[in-house]
Amino acid sequence: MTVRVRFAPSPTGYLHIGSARTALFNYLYARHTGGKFLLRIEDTDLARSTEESTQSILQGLEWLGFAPDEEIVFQSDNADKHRAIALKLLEEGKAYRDFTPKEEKVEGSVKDAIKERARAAGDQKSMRDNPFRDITEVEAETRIANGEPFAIRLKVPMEGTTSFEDGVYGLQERDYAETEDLVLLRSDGHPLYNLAVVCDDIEMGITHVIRGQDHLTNTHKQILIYRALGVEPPTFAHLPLIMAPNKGKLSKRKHGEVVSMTTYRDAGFLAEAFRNFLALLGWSAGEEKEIYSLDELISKFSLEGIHRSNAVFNFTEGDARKWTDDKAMWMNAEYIRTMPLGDLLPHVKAELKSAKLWREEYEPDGRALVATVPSTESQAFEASTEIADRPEAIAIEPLEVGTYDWYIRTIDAIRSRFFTLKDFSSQGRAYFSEDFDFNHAAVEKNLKAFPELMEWLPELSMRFRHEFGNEGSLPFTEENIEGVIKAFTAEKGTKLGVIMNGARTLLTGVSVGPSMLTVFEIIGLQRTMVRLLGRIAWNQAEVVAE
RNA sequence: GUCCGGUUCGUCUAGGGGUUAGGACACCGCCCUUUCACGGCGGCAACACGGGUUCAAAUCCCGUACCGGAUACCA
Repeated sequence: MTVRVRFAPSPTGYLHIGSARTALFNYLYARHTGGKFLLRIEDTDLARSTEESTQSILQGLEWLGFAPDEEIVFQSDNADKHRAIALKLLEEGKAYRDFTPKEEKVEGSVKDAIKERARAAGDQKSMRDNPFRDITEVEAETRIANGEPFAIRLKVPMEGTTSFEDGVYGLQERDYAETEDLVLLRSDGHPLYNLAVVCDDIEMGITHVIRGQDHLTNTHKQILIYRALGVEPPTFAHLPLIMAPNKGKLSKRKHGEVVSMTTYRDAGFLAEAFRNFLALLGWSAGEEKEIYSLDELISKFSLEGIHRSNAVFNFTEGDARKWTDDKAMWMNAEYIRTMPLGDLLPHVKAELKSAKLWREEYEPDGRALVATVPSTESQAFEASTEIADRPEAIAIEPLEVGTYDWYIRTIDAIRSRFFTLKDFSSQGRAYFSEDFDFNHAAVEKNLKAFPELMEWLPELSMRFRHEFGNEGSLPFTEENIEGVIKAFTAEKGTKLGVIMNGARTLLTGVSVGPSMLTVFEIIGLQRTMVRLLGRIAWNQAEVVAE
């Protein structure tokens, strides 16, 4: 029997980080077993479901790369079938009509109201004492004739236990006494969650249900429905939950955008990096390794590797530097600086395009296209190493700014200190445009702290012109630049760092980046000379500093 | 309240009768670059508590505490 799993979000918000991980585990399990990964939108709560959040969820899944193997099922489309099944159970005496008037919606927290009601009932109350559980058909007919509304509840047997072997938590047992006669159909004829899920899972041929641990008790209820229907339940596996830093619930209301998948897409995260991070939240292959390609995750994934304890998604609210989990950020940076360059290029292109920094010269003759649209990972690697090898081979002569070769070398150089794709257009802006800002802290630390630089740096500009700017001069390459800079530094009797850091800030607007010699070279002689003169920059620095 | 589940460095985790309790992130230090948030090396830092079983318990059993989930005519 081939494995069929499903991810079944309810469209009442965007794709939550916990849901994303559930989707990931389902996806990995399907791929690992050669099964099918299906998607079902549980939009039976018309009041709360929105088209907007359905789209947001779909976008999140698309970004993560989890395309369903079959057509998407919308649960609300099956409401008639669910109703029919509830009626069938009623007919068979496995369900009954409950004429108890519907309770009014309570004010405030629903959760608290439920807790309060349960406490008030104490342990005296039996789950089987519904007065309508065993009324005669005649009485029921009379009430119906009187126009009394009724809900349909499952008639849970008086004695027994539901049990199942959970793929993660092991044997789970629950006495019938702990389970209420759950409502299948509302008095307005609307099918409820547990009924809808069971019916759809049966119809979709689901073999393994992998979902959050918060569904553990639902599973017992659902098994009761499977039994009433005479259908063998699928295998269940429940996942530990992802918690907020205070070990409480991670929610949009309390924590905002950090929990939404689209936030990470928009913040310049790579889907492969985020997937990798997510996979390690609650699962481990039992080895000392952090970076896993999707293929590796698929081949190593197993239910046995899933933990039973909840994991904290660690971030600091109000701290711009730690707005999301450190490890997620590190993982993204790690991918950006170590992944095959050819795989990174399309992402950088998209980022530069959206920042209006892209130039067609960066991708002539469809060269990058060939290298970056490989059909397998190994091909991607070959293609990208080929590209990555090029810069070194041609570094003997300075590259012409704005060319394909220059672009490749520049991206490869600057990616080493970047954390997100956004950095290519923000921190890296000075490489692609004359219109860039100066970081306040960098100006303070590297320029204003050394007033002499206001003289020295323009002087260095003239020195560069003298050394490299004439017919037959040495090429403006790292090795040659180093010689000139060192001599210049010695002349001024200052530390190399002062000159280097000052130049870095004047040239790039920031205080970090690749080796400064590399920066000089890829900024190029012309731009270096102009920027070192620094009129505009010093002026701007003043403005920014104030 | 009741039922279910959990508890190894700040966080993610490895280990599951004998380990100097390992790795990663974060943090700190040193080195490299007479420059930085790259890189290299190192440091800080954990078995919730109490009983038992055992020659030996972080590991097995029981209890306690704490945390989480569930307990809807929500999903």
